[in-house]
Amino acid sequence: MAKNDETRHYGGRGDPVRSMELLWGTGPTPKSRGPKQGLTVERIVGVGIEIADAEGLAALSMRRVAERLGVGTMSLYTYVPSKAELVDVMFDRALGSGPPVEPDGGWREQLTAIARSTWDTYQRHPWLLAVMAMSRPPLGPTSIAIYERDLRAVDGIGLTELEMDSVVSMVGVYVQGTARAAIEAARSTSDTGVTDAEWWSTYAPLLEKVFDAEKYPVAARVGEIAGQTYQSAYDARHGFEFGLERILDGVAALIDSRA
Amino acid sequence: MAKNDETRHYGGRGDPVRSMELLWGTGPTPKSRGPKQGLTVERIVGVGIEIADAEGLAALSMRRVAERLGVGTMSLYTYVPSKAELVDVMFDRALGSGPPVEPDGGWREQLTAIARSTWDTYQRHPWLLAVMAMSRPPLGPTSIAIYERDLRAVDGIGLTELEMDSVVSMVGVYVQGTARAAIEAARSTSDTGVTDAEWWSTYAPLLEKVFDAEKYPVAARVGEIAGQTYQSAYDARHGFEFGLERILDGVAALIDSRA
DNA sequence: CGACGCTACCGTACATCGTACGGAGATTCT
DNA sequence: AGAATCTCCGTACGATGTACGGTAGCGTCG
Repeated sequence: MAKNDETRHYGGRGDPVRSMELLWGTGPTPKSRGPKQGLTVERIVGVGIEIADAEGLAALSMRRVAERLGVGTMSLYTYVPSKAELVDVMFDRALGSGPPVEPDGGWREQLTAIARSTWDTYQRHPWLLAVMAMSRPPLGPTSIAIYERDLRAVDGIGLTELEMDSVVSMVGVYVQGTARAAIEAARSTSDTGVTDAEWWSTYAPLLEKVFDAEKYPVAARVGEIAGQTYQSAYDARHGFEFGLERILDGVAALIDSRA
Repeated sequence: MAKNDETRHYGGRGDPVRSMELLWGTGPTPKSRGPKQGLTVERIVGVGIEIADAEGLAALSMRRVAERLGVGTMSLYTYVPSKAELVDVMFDRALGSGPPVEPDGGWREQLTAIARSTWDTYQRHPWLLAVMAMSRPPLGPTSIAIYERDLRAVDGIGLTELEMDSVVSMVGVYVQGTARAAIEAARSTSDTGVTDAEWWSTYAPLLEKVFDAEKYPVAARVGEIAGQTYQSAYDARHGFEFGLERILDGVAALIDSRA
């Protein structure tokens, strides 16, 4: 498989107390007995993020992190209980790596700015999307701050608390989905050395041989135009902006119905 | 890591001609010389789907497939060039495993039925979401048929071809996102043996210790209510139905603006 | 009808992973 | 000084996909 893989990961497996200490930096004061520690969790996390940014979560191995830090592999386990916790902390740190979003304008402007900012964060740290963080997110400082920021954008406009939560989640889910598509596309290109246009021009004639245009007339018509326009099967950035407008129109309809 | 992993996968890497032959079953007639083949690609794909359904894509290994078929591991490579192509074919077959969606009603009823059907398919084959199939999907018979079905739902209602494509993609992306959340939740529970409610009741008091309610008043207010309602951080099924309504409202607004 | 050559099958081997285990050495407290 | 306690880390295990090359079964041709 080699470059054909991407490791996924989900957290909340280890000791909850230890996990929260790692995330919030509230660990116990260092023991006085024994040798001093030569590393910090932050240094390890920083190196982990570097590797994951450059080569993906699949390329992040404890051996590689240790090597880059000039220590033995097993030394890392003095700082971090397992790779799972390391990735959890990396996740929270990377989420907060971008410039803050100014809370200017109405709810629509704010949600748009938030969506674009989140999209940018995913482009900078594509491996964030490989961390399963929807049902049991790492409850670190950044995640909490972002949750507050998002909710404020839709506060005081007539929605119930549950609706506010749902709207924020919906936008987040959609950004994740389109960002994932964009990242897949970039990754496919860099890993295979084949651009989307080249890929399409290889497969299009092969598809034509087996494709029954009488059976699938609409697909034939739309696929023709979409293929010419995007030079691939799907344009993620266009899909992002288009879909965001539709979704916010839908939110506007909800708000209007409440007024 | 053990159960802490999920392998991702993206296709279109191997020989395109061979890939399309596998997907469409248009391979060359079997050679007359030499021993007969004892297996078929379909049997291998079927076993692959069984394993992936039961234990996830990470548990799908060539060794396990071969073992279950009673052959040596390397024998599989007589039928399939690599694991990547096997997963591509599994993907197309599993996509078409559900009951067909009847094209009844208007565009909204049809898109709703399609979204629910797709959601169900993802629940039956959760590993489908771990196959990166957005930018360069396996161009198999099922994918093509589904594309036609989806486009027909929005055909003839005043949208351009590009808009039709975008609307279908948008709904697809959203279903994927919420289905992913639901699957993560189910997986977290079955892998850890801890329900969402138990997880939340473990983490909530730990979070309270570090959470600053003065700094994050809206998160405190909404999180309180959402936590009580969902007994977890996020309810995927509720999110799916809620978001689908908003998105379709947004599509309705687009259609109205064209009329 | 025997031998040739093609083919399916598959045993072995390699590099890679996370991490359990336990030893060695450093540091501080008694 | 000696005991206690900690950091650091070498080794080992059971996984993974698949390249390579050997073997045995089979159709075809001389």
